[in-house]
Amino acid sequence: MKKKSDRLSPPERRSQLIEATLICLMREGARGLSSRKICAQAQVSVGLLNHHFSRQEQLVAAAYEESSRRHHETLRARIQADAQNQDAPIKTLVSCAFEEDIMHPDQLRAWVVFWSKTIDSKMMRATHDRINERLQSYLIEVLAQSLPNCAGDLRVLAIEYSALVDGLWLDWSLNGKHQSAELWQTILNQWLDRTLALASAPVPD
Amino acid sequence: MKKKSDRLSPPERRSQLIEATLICLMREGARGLSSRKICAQAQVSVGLLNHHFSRQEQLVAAAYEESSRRHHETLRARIQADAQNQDAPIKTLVSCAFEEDIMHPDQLRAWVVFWSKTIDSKMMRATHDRINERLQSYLIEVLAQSLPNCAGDLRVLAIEYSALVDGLWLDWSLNGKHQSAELWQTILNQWLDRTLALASAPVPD
DNA sequence: GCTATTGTTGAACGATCGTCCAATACTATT
DNA sequence: AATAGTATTGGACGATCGTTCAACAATAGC
Repeated sequence: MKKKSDRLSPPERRSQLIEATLICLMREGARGLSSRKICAQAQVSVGLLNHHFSRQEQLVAAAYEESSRRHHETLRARIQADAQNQDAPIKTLVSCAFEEDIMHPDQLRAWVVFWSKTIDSKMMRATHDRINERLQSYLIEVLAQSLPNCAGDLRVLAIEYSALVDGLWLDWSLNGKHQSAELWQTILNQWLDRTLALASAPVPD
Repeated sequence: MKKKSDRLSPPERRSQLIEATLICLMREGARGLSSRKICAQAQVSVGLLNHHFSRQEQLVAAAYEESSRRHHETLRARIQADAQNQDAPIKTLVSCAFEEDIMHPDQLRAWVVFWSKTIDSKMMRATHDRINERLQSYLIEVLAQSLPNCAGDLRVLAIEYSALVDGLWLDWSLNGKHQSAELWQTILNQWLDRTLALASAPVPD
Protein backbone atom coordinates (compact mmCIF):
# COMPACT_ATOMS: atom_id res chain seq x y z
CA MET A 1 0.00 0.00 0.00
CA LYS A 2 1.44 3.33 -1.03
CA LYS A 3 -0.80 5.28 1.29
CA LYS A 4 1.52 6.83 3.79
CA SER A 5 -0.29 9.92 4.95
CA ASP A 6 -3.53 11.27 3.55
CA ARG A 7 -4.12 13.46 6.50
CA LEU A 8 -4.48 17.15 5.86
CA SER A 9 -4.83 20.10 8.14
CA PRO A 10 -8.46 21.11 8.71
CA PRO A 11 -8.22 24.25 6.54
CA GLU A 12 -6.65 22.27 3.70
CA ARG A 13 -9.25 19.54 3.97
CA ARG A 14 -12.04 22.06 4.09
CA SER A 15 -10.90 23.79 0.93
CA GLN A 16 -10.39 20.45 -0.75
CA LEU A 17 -13.99 19.53 0.01
CA ILE A 18 -15.15 22.93 -1.21
CA GLU A 19 -13.19 22.42 -4.42
CA ALA A 20 -14.78 19.00 -4.90
CA THR A 21 -18.20 20.54 -4.33
CA LEU A 22 -17.61 23.14 -7.01
CA ILE A 23 -16.46 20.48 -9.45
CA CYS A 24 -19.53 18.34 -8.78
CA LEU A 25 -21.92 21.28 -9.10
CA MET A 26 -20.30 22.48 -12.30
CA ARG A 27 -20.36 19.00 -13.77
CA GLU A 28 -23.87 17.88 -12.86
CA GLY A 29 -25.76 20.86 -11.49
CA ALA A 30 -28.30 20.01 -8.81
CA ARG A 31 -27.79 16.29 -9.40
CA GLY A 32 -24.16 16.70 -8.36
CA LEU A 33 -25.03 18.04 -4.93
CA SER A 34 -24.61 14.81 -2.99
CA SER A 35 -22.44 14.13 0.02
CA ARG A 36 -21.32 10.85 -1.47
CA LYS A 37 -20.49 12.25 -4.87
CA ILE A 38 -18.58 15.13 -3.37
CA CYS A 39 -16.58 12.87 -1.09
CA ALA A 40 -15.87 10.52 -3.98
CA GLN A 41 -14.62 13.48 -6.00
CA ALA A 42 -12.35 14.45 -3.11
CA GLN A 43 -11.31 10.79 -2.72
CA VAL A 44 -12.37 10.82 0.88
CA SER A 45 -14.83 8.78 2.88
CA VAL A 46 -18.40 9.95 3.44
CA GLY A 47 -18.10 10.44 7.15
CA LEU A 48 -15.36 13.00 6.83
CA LEU A 49 -17.70 15.59 5.43
CA ASN A 50 -19.66 15.94 8.64
CA HIS A 51 -16.46 16.16 10.61
CA HIS A 52 -15.49 19.39 8.85
CA PHE A 53 -18.95 20.70 8.02
CA SER A 54 -21.75 20.13 10.48
CA ARG A 55 -24.42 20.16 7.79
CA GLN A 56 -24.41 20.05 4.01
CA GLU A 57 -25.91 23.51 4.01
CA GLN A 58 -22.68 24.88 5.48
CA LEU A 59 -20.57 23.22 2.80
CA VAL A 60 -22.74 24.68 0.06
CA ALA A 61 -22.60 28.13 1.60
CA ALA A 62 -18.83 27.88 1.82
CA ALA A 63 -18.67 26.76 -1.80
CA TYR A 64 -20.86 29.69 -2.82
CA GLU A 65 -18.59 32.06 -0.98
CA GLU A 66 -15.48 30.55 -2.56
CA SER A 67 -16.95 30.61 -6.05
CA SER A 68 -17.82 34.25 -5.66
CA ARG A 69 -14.41 35.02 -4.20
CA ARG A 70 -12.66 33.49 -7.21
CA HIS A 71 -14.94 35.28 -9.61
CA HIS A 72 -14.29 38.55 -7.86
CA GLU A 73 -10.56 37.93 -7.82
CA THR A 74 -10.49 37.13 -11.52
CA LEU A 75 -12.29 40.35 -12.32
CA ARG A 76 -9.87 42.35 -10.19
CA ALA A 77 -6.90 40.74 -11.89
CA ARG A 78 -8.26 41.49 -15.35
CA ILE A 79 -8.81 45.13 -14.59
CA GLN A 80 -5.43 45.49 -12.98
CA ALA A 81 -3.72 43.83 -15.94
CA ASP A 82 -5.45 46.01 -18.49
CA ALA A 83 -3.56 49.23 -17.91
CA GLN A 84 -4.56 51.01 -21.08
CA ASN A 85 -8.23 51.07 -20.16
CA GLN A 86 -7.54 52.44 -16.76
CA ASP A 87 -9.60 55.52 -17.53
CA ALA A 88 -12.67 53.33 -18.00
CA PRO A 89 -12.13 49.98 -16.27
CA ILE A 90 -15.77 49.14 -16.87
CA LYS A 91 -14.77 48.59 -20.49
CA THR A 92 -12.42 45.84 -19.42
CA LEU A 93 -15.11 44.30 -17.27
CA VAL A 94 -17.57 44.27 -20.12
CA SER A 95 -15.19 43.00 -22.75
CA CYS A 96 -14.19 39.91 -20.79
CA ALA A 97 -17.62 39.09 -19.40
CA PHE A 98 -18.03 35.99 -21.54
CA GLU A 99 -14.49 34.70 -21.49
CA GLU A 100 -14.01 31.17 -20.26
CA ASP A 101 -12.49 31.88 -16.89
CA ILE A 102 -14.99 34.64 -16.09
CA MET A 103 -18.19 32.76 -16.84
CA HIS A 104 -18.35 29.32 -18.32
CA PRO A 105 -21.79 27.71 -18.82
CA ASP A 106 -20.64 25.06 -16.37
CA GLN A 107 -20.18 27.72 -13.76
CA LEU A 108 -23.70 28.92 -14.20
CA ARG A 109 -24.82 25.38 -13.46
CA ALA A 110 -23.34 25.78 -10.03
CA TRP A 111 -24.80 29.25 -9.59
CA VAL A 112 -28.30 28.09 -10.35
CA VAL A 113 -27.92 25.54 -7.59
CA PHE A 114 -26.72 28.26 -5.24
CA TRP A 115 -29.69 30.39 -6.19
CA SER A 116 -32.14 27.57 -5.63
CA LYS A 117 -30.67 26.98 -2.19
CA THR A 118 -30.70 30.71 -1.44
CA ILE A 119 -34.46 30.57 -1.76
CA ASP A 120 -35.15 28.26 1.17
CA SER A 121 -32.18 28.53 3.47
CA LYS A 122 -31.55 31.35 5.91
CA MET A 123 -27.80 30.78 5.96
CA MET A 124 -27.58 30.69 2.16
CA ARG A 125 -29.56 33.89 1.96
CA ALA A 126 -27.17 35.58 4.36
CA THR A 127 -24.25 34.33 2.28
CA HIS A 128 -25.91 35.54 -0.88
CA ASP A 129 -26.50 38.99 0.59
CA ARG A 130 -22.90 39.25 1.72
CA ILE A 131 -21.58 38.18 -1.68
CA ASN A 132 -23.91 40.50 -3.50
CA GLU A 133 -22.95 43.48 -1.43
CA ARG A 134 -19.25 42.84 -1.93
CA LEU A 135 -19.62 42.64 -5.68
CA GLN A 136 -21.85 45.70 -5.71
CA SER A 137 -19.29 47.75 -3.78
CA TYR A 138 -16.60 46.74 -6.20
CA LEU A 139 -18.79 47.56 -9.18
CA ILE A 140 -19.52 50.99 -7.76
CA GLU A 141 -15.81 51.54 -7.33
CA VAL A 142 -15.17 50.54 -10.93
CA LEU A 143 -18.00 52.70 -12.21
CA ALA A 144 -16.80 55.67 -10.21
CA GLN A 145 -13.43 55.40 -11.91
CA SER A 146 -15.05 54.97 -15.30
CA LEU A 147 -17.60 57.74 -15.01
CA PRO A 148 -16.05 60.48 -12.89
CA ASN A 149 -18.57 63.03 -14.12
CA CYS A 150 -21.66 60.91 -13.82
CA ALA A 151 -24.53 62.69 -12.16
CA GLY A 152 -26.69 59.65 -11.55
CA ASP A 153 -26.66 57.18 -8.68
CA LEU A 154 -23.81 54.75 -9.24
CA ARG A 155 -25.38 52.15 -6.97
CA VAL A 156 -28.44 52.04 -9.17
CA LEU A 157 -26.24 51.72 -12.22
CA ALA A 158 -24.30 48.91 -10.57
CA ILE A 159 -27.48 46.97 -9.86
CA GLU A 160 -28.60 47.45 -13.44
CA TYR A 161 -25.27 46.25 -14.78
CA SER A 162 -25.07 43.12 -12.67
CA ALA A 163 -28.70 42.31 -13.39
CA LEU A 164 -28.08 42.66 -17.10
CA VAL A 165 -24.97 40.52 -17.00
CA ASP A 166 -26.68 37.83 -14.92
CA GLY A 167 -29.61 37.80 -17.30
CA LEU A 168 -27.36 37.56 -20.35
CA TRP A 169 -25.37 34.75 -18.76
CA LEU A 170 -28.58 32.90 -18.00
CA ASP A 171 -29.93 33.31 -21.51
CA TRP A 172 -26.62 32.34 -23.01
CA SER A 173 -26.07 29.30 -20.82
CA LEU A 174 -29.59 27.92 -21.00
CA ASN A 175 -29.90 28.42 -24.71
CA GLY A 176 -29.88 25.13 -26.56
CA LYS A 177 -27.60 26.31 -29.34
CA HIS A 178 -24.98 28.33 -27.52
CA GLN A 179 -21.90 27.85 -29.62
CA SER A 180 -20.50 31.33 -29.40
CA ALA A 181 -21.13 34.13 -26.95
CA GLU A 182 -20.72 36.72 -29.66
CA LEU A 183 -24.34 37.86 -29.74
CA TRP A 184 -24.57 38.32 -25.99
CA GLN A 185 -21.21 40.03 -25.89
CA THR A 186 -22.39 42.46 -28.54
CA ILE A 187 -25.50 43.27 -26.56
CA LEU A 188 -23.44 44.03 -23.50
CA ASN A 189 -21.02 46.15 -25.53
CA GLN A 190 -23.86 48.20 -26.97
CA TRP A 191 -25.35 48.71 -23.55
CA LEU A 192 -22.02 50.06 -22.35
CA ASP A 193 -21.64 52.36 -25.34
CA ARG A 194 -25.06 53.86 -24.75
CA THR A 195 -24.48 54.20 -21.04
CA LEU A 196 -21.11 55.86 -21.48
CA ALA A 197 -22.48 58.23 -24.10
CA LEU A 198 -25.33 59.32 -21.86
CA ALA A 199 -23.15 59.63 -18.80
CA SER A 200 -20.75 61.93 -20.62
CA ALA A 201 -23.52 64.19 -21.81
CA PRO A 202 -26.16 63.67 -19.17
CA VAL A 203 -28.03 66.96 -19.74
CA PRO A 204 -29.33 67.01 -23.31
CA ASP A 205 -32.36 68.99 -22.18
CA MET B 1 -68.66 8.52 2.05
CA LYS B 2 -69.32 11.53 -0.12
CA LYS B 3 -66.98 10.38 -2.84
CA LYS B 4 -69.19 9.70 -5.78
CA SER B 5 -66.97 10.29 -8.76
CA ASP B 6 -63.45 11.64 -8.63
CA ARG B 7 -62.72 10.58 -12.13
CA LEU B 8 -61.67 13.27 -14.52
CA SER B 9 -61.00 13.28 -18.21
CA PRO B 10 -57.31 12.87 -19.03
CA PRO B 11 -56.84 16.51 -20.10
CA GLU B 12 -58.50 17.74 -16.91
CA ARG B 13 -56.44 15.43 -14.75
CA ARG B 14 -53.28 16.42 -16.54
CA SER B 15 -53.87 20.10 -15.99
CA GLN B 16 -54.80 19.44 -12.38
CA LEU B 17 -51.46 17.72 -11.86
CA ILE B 18 -49.67 20.54 -13.63
CA GLU B 19 -51.43 23.05 -11.40
CA ALA B 20 -50.40 21.06 -8.31
CA THR B 21 -46.83 21.00 -9.58
CA LEU B 22 -46.75 24.76 -9.97
CA ILE B 23 -48.15 25.22 -6.46
CA CYS B 24 -45.53 22.89 -4.97
CA LEU B 25 -42.67 24.52 -6.85
CA MET B 26 -43.81 28.01 -5.90
CA ARG B 27 -44.23 27.01 -2.28
CA GLU B 28 -41.03 25.05 -1.70
CA GLY B 29 -38.80 25.48 -4.71
CA ALA B 30 -36.65 22.46 -5.52
CA ARG B 31 -37.74 20.75 -2.30
CA GLY B 32 -41.30 20.80 -3.58
CA LEU B 33 -40.49 18.80 -6.70
CA SER B 34 -41.62 15.41 -5.44
CA SER B 35 -44.09 13.02 -6.96
CA ARG B 36 -45.65 12.36 -3.57
CA LYS B 37 -45.96 16.02 -2.61
CA ILE B 38 -47.46 16.89 -5.96
CA CYS B 39 -49.99 14.07 -5.79
CA ALA B 40 -50.86 15.02 -2.22
CA GLN B 41 -51.42 18.59 -3.35
CA ALA B 42 -53.71 17.31 -6.10
CA GLN B 43 -55.40 14.96 -3.59
CA VAL B 44 -54.64 12.03 -5.77
CA SER B 45 -52.72 8.80 -5.24
CA VAL B 46 -49.07 8.49 -6.18
CA GLY B 47 -49.54 5.96 -8.90
CA LEU B 48 -51.79 8.23 -10.91
CA LEU B 49 -48.93 10.49 -11.88
CA ASN B 50 -47.20 7.89 -14.00
CA HIS B 51 -50.47 7.03 -15.65
CA HIS B 52 -50.72 10.52 -17.16
CA PHE B 53 -47.02 11.38 -17.36
CA SER B 54 -44.57 8.65 -18.22
CA ARG B 55 -41.73 10.33 -16.35
CA GLN B 56 -41.47 13.20 -13.90
CA GLU B 57 -39.41 15.05 -16.46
CA GLN B 58 -42.45 15.29 -18.70
CA LEU B 59 -44.60 16.69 -15.92
CA VAL B 60 -42.00 19.35 -15.14
CA ALA B 61 -41.68 20.28 -18.80
CA ALA B 62 -45.46 20.58 -19.06
CA ALA B 63 -45.51 22.74 -15.93
CA TYR B 64 -42.79 24.95 -17.38
CA GLU B 65 -44.76 25.35 -20.56
CA GLU B 66 -47.95 26.16 -18.66
CA SER B 67 -46.22 28.66 -16.39
CA SER B 68 -44.79 30.44 -19.38
CA ARG B 69 -48.12 30.34 -21.16
CA ARG B 70 -49.86 32.02 -18.24
CA HIS B 71 -47.11 34.60 -17.95
CA HIS B 72 -47.34 35.35 -21.62
CA GLU B 73 -51.12 35.56 -21.48
CA THR B 74 -51.04 37.95 -18.53
CA LEU B 75 -48.67 40.23 -20.38
CA ARG B 76 -50.86 40.20 -23.46
CA ALA B 77 -53.93 41.04 -21.40
CA ARG B 78 -52.20 43.96 -19.70
CA ILE B 79 -51.11 45.49 -22.94
CA GLN B 80 -54.49 45.01 -24.51
CA ALA B 81 -56.23 46.56 -21.52
CA ASP B 82 -53.97 49.59 -21.49
CA ALA B 83 -55.33 51.37 -24.51
CA GLN B 84 -53.84 54.76 -23.82
CA ASN B 85 -50.29 53.52 -24.15
CA GLN B 86 -50.97 51.80 -27.38
CA ASP B 87 -48.39 53.93 -29.12
CA ALA B 88 -45.69 52.46 -26.86
CA PRO B 89 -46.91 49.19 -25.37
CA ILE B 90 -43.43 48.54 -24.07
CA LYS B 91 -44.22 51.18 -21.46
CA THR B 92 -47.07 49.07 -20.19
CA LEU B 93 -44.87 46.01 -20.12
CA VAL B 94 -42.21 47.79 -18.11
CA SER B 95 -44.55 49.46 -15.67
CA CYS B 96 -46.21 46.22 -14.58
CA ALA B 97 -43.08 44.07 -14.54
CA PHE B 98 -43.02 43.78 -10.76
CA GLU B 99 -46.73 43.54 -10.08
CA GLU B 100 -47.88 40.51 -8.16
CA ASP B 101 -49.51 38.60 -10.96
CA ILE B 102 -46.66 39.25 -13.37
CA MET B 103 -43.76 38.14 -11.20
CA HIS B 104 -44.07 37.16 -7.57
CA PRO B 105 -40.92 35.99 -5.75
CA ASP B 106 -42.71 32.66 -5.33
CA GLN B 107 -42.92 32.36 -9.07
CA LEU B 108 -39.21 32.83 -9.43
CA ARG B 109 -38.76 29.92 -7.05
CA ALA B 110 -40.44 27.74 -9.64
CA TRP B 111 -38.47 29.29 -12.48
CA VAL B 112 -35.15 28.58 -10.82
CA VAL B 113 -36.18 24.94 -10.60
CA PHE B 114 -37.08 24.99 -14.28
CA TRP B 115 -33.73 26.52 -15.11
CA SER B 116 -31.85 23.96 -13.06
CA LYS B 117 -33.67 21.18 -14.87
CA THR B 118 -33.06 22.85 -18.22
CA ILE B 119 -29.36 22.40 -17.63
CA ASP B 120 -29.32 18.61 -17.59
CA SER B 121 -32.36 17.47 -19.50
CA LYS B 122 -32.70 17.41 -23.26
CA MET B 123 -36.47 17.64 -23.16
CA MET B 124 -36.41 20.58 -20.73
CA ARG B 125 -33.90 22.35 -22.93
CA ALA B 126 -36.17 21.91 -25.93
CA THR B 127 -39.08 23.25 -23.90
CA HIS B 128 -37.00 26.18 -22.72
CA ASP B 129 -35.96 27.02 -26.27
CA ARG B 130 -39.56 26.91 -27.48
CA ILE B 131 -40.75 29.11 -24.62
CA ASN B 132 -37.93 31.55 -25.10
CA GLU B 133 -38.54 31.92 -28.78
CA ARG B 134 -42.25 32.54 -28.28
CA LEU B 135 -41.60 35.24 -25.72
CA GLN B 136 -38.92 36.77 -27.90
CA SER B 137 -41.23 36.95 -30.90
CA TYR B 138 -43.86 38.66 -28.82
CA LEU B 139 -41.34 41.09 -27.42
CA ILE B 140 -40.16 41.97 -30.90
CA GLU B 141 -43.75 42.59 -31.89
CA VAL B 142 -44.27 44.88 -28.91
CA LEU B 143 -41.03 46.71 -29.56
CA ALA B 144 -41.87 47.18 -33.21
CA GLN B 145 -45.09 48.89 -32.22
CA SER B 146 -43.30 50.99 -29.63
CA LEU B 147 -40.36 52.03 -31.77
CA PRO B 148 -41.60 52.30 -35.33
CA ASN B 149 -38.61 54.38 -36.33
CA CYS B 150 -35.95 52.36 -34.64
CA ALA B 151 -32.97 51.67 -36.84
CA GLY B 152 -31.40 48.97 -34.66
CA ASP B 153 -32.06 45.26 -34.57
CA LEU B 154 -35.21 44.68 -32.56
CA ARG B 155 -34.30 41.09 -31.83
CA VAL B 156 -31.13 42.20 -30.13
CA LEU B 157 -33.09 44.75 -28.14
CA ALA B 158 -35.61 42.08 -27.14
CA ILE B 159 -32.85 39.82 -25.84
CA GLU B 160 -31.38 42.69 -23.88
CA TYR B 161 -34.74 43.56 -22.39
CA SER B 162 -35.63 40.06 -21.29
CA ALA B 163 -32.14 39.51 -19.90
CA LEU B 164 -32.38 42.72 -17.92
CA VAL B 165 -35.80 41.85 -16.56
CA ASP B 166 -34.75 38.32 -15.65
CA GLY B 167 -31.69 39.66 -13.89
CA LEU B 168 -33.69 42.25 -11.99
CA TRP B 169 -36.23 39.64 -10.95
CA LEU B 170 -33.45 37.39 -9.74
CA ASP B 171 -31.77 40.12 -7.75
CA TRP B 172 -35.07 41.26 -6.31
CA SER B 173 -36.28 37.79 -5.37
CA LEU B 174 -33.05 36.50 -3.91
CA ASN B 175 -32.34 39.64 -1.96
CA GLY B 176 -32.78 39.08 1.74
CA LYS B 177 -34.61 42.34 2.37
CA HIS B 178 -37.00 42.57 -0.53
CA GLN B 179 -40.00 44.38 0.88
CA SER B 180 -40.77 46.61 -2.04
CA ALA B 181 -39.85 46.32 -5.69
CA GLU B 182 -39.60 50.08 -6.00
CA LEU B 183 -35.86 50.23 -6.57
CA TRP B 184 -35.84 47.56 -9.25
CA GLN B 185 -38.88 49.07 -10.93
CA THR B 186 -37.09 52.41 -11.04
CA ILE B 187 -34.06 50.86 -12.67
CA LEU B 188 -36.21 49.29 -15.33
CA ASN B 189 -38.06 52.55 -15.91
CA GLN B 190 -34.83 54.45 -16.37
CA TRP B 191 -33.56 51.87 -18.80
CA LEU B 192 -36.70 52.30 -20.85
CA ASP B 193 -36.45 56.09 -20.80
CA ARG B 194 -32.90 55.97 -22.05
CA THR B 195 -33.70 53.40 -24.69
CA LEU B 196 -36.71 55.30 -25.97
CA ALA B 197 -34.75 58.54 -26.07
CA LEU B 198 -31.95 56.98 -28.08
CA ALA B 199 -34.30 55.16 -30.41
CA SER B 200 -36.15 58.36 -31.23
CA ALA B 201 -32.95 60.22 -32.06
CA PRO B 202 -30.64 57.43 -33.11
CA VAL B 203 -28.27 59.58 -35.17
CA PRO B 204 -26.71 62.19 -32.91
CA ASP B 205 -23.51 62.06 -34.88
C1' DG C 1 -76.73 -6.56 -17.97
C1' DC C 2 -72.38 -7.99 -19.59
C1' DT C 3 -67.85 -7.06 -21.18
C1' DA C 4 -63.87 -4.38 -22.50
C1' DT C 5 -61.56 -0.38 -21.55
C1' DT C 6 -59.43 2.71 -18.71
C1' DG C 7 -58.86 5.86 -14.78
C1' DT C 8 -57.36 5.11 -9.98
C1' DT C 9 -55.40 3.19 -5.84
C1' DG C 10 -51.76 2.15 -2.56
C1' DA C 11 -48.39 -1.14 -1.36
C1' DA C 12 -43.87 -2.52 -2.73
C1' DC C 13 -39.17 -2.12 -4.77
C1' DG C 14 -34.63 -0.66 -5.22
C1' DA C 15 -31.88 3.43 -5.17
C1' DT C 16 -30.13 7.26 -3.04
C1' DC C 17 -30.20 10.70 0.24
C1' DG C 18 -27.95 13.22 4.74
C1' DT C 19 -26.38 12.11 8.97
C1' DC C 20 -24.56 9.46 12.78
C1' DC C 21 -21.16 6.78 15.28
C1' DA C 22 -18.08 3.23 16.93
C1' DA C 23 -13.74 1.72 15.36
C1' DT C 24 -9.28 2.87 13.57
C1' DA C 25 -5.07 5.35 12.14
C1' DC C 26 -2.32 9.00 12.51
C1' DT C 27 0.01 12.97 15.04
C1' DA C 28 1.53 15.56 18.88
C1' DT C 29 2.73 15.82 23.68
C1' DT C 30 4.82 14.13 27.56
C1' DA D 1 7.48 4.50 24.59
C1' DA D 2 3.14 5.62 26.35
C1' DT D 3 -0.78 8.54 26.11
C1' DA D 4 -4.10 11.93 24.61
C1' DG D 5 -6.23 14.06 20.90
C1' DT D 6 -8.10 14.18 16.48
C1' DA D 7 -8.47 13.17 11.52
C1' DT D 8 -10.47 9.47 9.02
C1' DT D 9 -13.04 5.41 7.81
C1' DG D 10 -17.12 2.93 6.32
C1' DG D 11 -21.11 0.63 7.76
C1' DA D 12 -25.71 1.51 9.57
C1' DC D 13 -30.04 4.12 10.12
C1' DG D 14 -34.23 6.11 8.87
C1' DA D 15 -36.24 8.99 5.40
C1' DT D 16 -37.51 9.95 0.95
C1' DC D 17 -37.05 9.49 -3.78
C1' DG D 18 -39.26 7.90 -8.75
C1' DT D 19 -41.35 4.21 -10.63
C1' DT D 20 -43.85 -0.23 -11.10
C1' DC D 21 -47.77 -3.16 -10.77
C1' DA D 22 -51.54 -6.08 -9.43
C1' DA D 23 -55.94 -5.11 -7.80
C1' DC D 24 -60.04 -2.31 -7.89
C1' DA D 25 -63.68 0.95 -9.57
C1' DA D 26 -65.91 3.57 -12.88
C1' DT D 27 -67.31 4.20 -17.49
C1' DA D 28 -68.48 3.09 -22.48
C1' DG D 29 -70.02 0.05 -26.09
C1' DC D 30 -72.81 -3.53 -27.05
